[in-house]
Amino acid sequence: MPKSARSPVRRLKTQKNKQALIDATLDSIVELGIAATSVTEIIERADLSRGMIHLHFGSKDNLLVEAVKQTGELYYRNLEDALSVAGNTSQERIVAVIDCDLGERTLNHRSVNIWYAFRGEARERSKIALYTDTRDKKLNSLLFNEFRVLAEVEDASDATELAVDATHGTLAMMEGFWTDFLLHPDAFDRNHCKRVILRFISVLFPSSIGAEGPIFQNRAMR
Amino acid sequence: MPKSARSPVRRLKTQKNKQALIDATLDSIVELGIAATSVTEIIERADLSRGMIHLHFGSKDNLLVEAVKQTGELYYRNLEDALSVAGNTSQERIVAVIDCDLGERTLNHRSVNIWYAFRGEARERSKIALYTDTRDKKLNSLLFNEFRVLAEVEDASDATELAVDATHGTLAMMEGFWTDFLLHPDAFDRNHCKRVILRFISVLFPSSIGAEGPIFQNRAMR
DNA sequence: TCCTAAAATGAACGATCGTCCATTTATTTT
DNA sequence: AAAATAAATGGACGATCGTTCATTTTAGGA
Repeated sequence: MPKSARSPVRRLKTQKNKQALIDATLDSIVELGIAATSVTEIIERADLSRGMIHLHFGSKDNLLVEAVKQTGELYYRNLEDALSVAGNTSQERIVAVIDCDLGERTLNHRSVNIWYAFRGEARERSKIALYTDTRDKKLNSLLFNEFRVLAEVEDASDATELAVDATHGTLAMMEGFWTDFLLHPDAFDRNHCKRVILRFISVLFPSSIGAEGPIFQNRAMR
Repeated sequence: MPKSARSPVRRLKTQKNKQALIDATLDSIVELGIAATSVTEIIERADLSRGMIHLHFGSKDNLLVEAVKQTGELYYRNLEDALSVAGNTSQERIVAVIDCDLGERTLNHRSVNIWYAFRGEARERSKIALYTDTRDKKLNSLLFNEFRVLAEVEDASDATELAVDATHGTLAMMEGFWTDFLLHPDAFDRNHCKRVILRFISVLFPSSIGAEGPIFQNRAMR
């Protein structure tokens, strides 16, 4: 073999250490914020040596980028999981997205703190943008497409505008509820938040979505 | 005079320097974020000497607290101004709140960056909470009271729940649109955002609010 | 088992952090 | 005009920042 053959045990250990650094970074951000997340703080949490960050990531900055990336991927993975078990009607998929966004797996103390920490720090804004804008666009177009289907069922004067407004409003509300959770985690009520969103979209699409969730109305009944 | 009499010229100069430090701090936060807002950065922007922060605020931390406080007060002042020129019907006051929250005076590059910077930094969370929770509660109860009035007009099965949901949903949407502005300031469209919110509350209170704004319906018409 | 090379270590570096305080400057009072 | 006092200055302090690299440890192949 001319080049160094991969050695599975070594690769595994290295990968484990890299992940330990990322986890320690995110833990520190959750507890102390980005400003207080120093190299010393990270390596002590990971119980590794000082040089590891430079060795595996080149710099502390790159480590932060990797941490952002994983955070974005986690949201997206949760969403795909939720959609994979959801029904295939538009109303079911829309409600699945809302349930996922407000569910404990996606919206919790850890994730919301990480999310707002990166958003708040201007230096990190461009980094997080790289890994969240794509997701945002997908989420946006996903919701829009489903709302567009529902808009056809209603006798809206402008079905596209209805779908655009529903998408924009739903996303804004979900965003707003994340902020609620950040600022008042104890008073937060997932079911109430879901009810408010459903109330919004159910009046826009009365044929397809009710206050309790999707409606499977016989088309002939119209 | 037993104690030191106030000397107006001195007091004025001192006050001016204190404000210059606060402004420089906020400028730096907007441009560089909280983490990069160091004492050196602040005093260079304010063109003052290094010891001024300790002299006037005791510490850099206290200066940040003062900066947060002013930011919260600014929002509140804008809101009161908007309400003072608004009509006195519930629907007018509600729309005035929305217009103010999404208006240029309140929602702009500077304010949104400051807001999210403080929110994102865990260390600052408790400080900002001191000066924003009161405001949030006032905003919340203000909207709720007005929505509660409108809910009576509608023939809702549960007027209180309707008002709670409308309040919560409106606040969440406004929050979400602030995030939109933060992440995509160029693509942001104030009128579109207002339209989405109005669409939401107009279907909840069809007798009082239309897609274009307040409705002054003759009660006898019902 | 010894050798090679990848992985991990941690002491040390210069830079910068927030704070402090002796000194200088500016204003008001005597 | 001199004395008193408040305000402002900026050099210096120890602590901590992110990074570097010579050295040690560890795993895999010979």
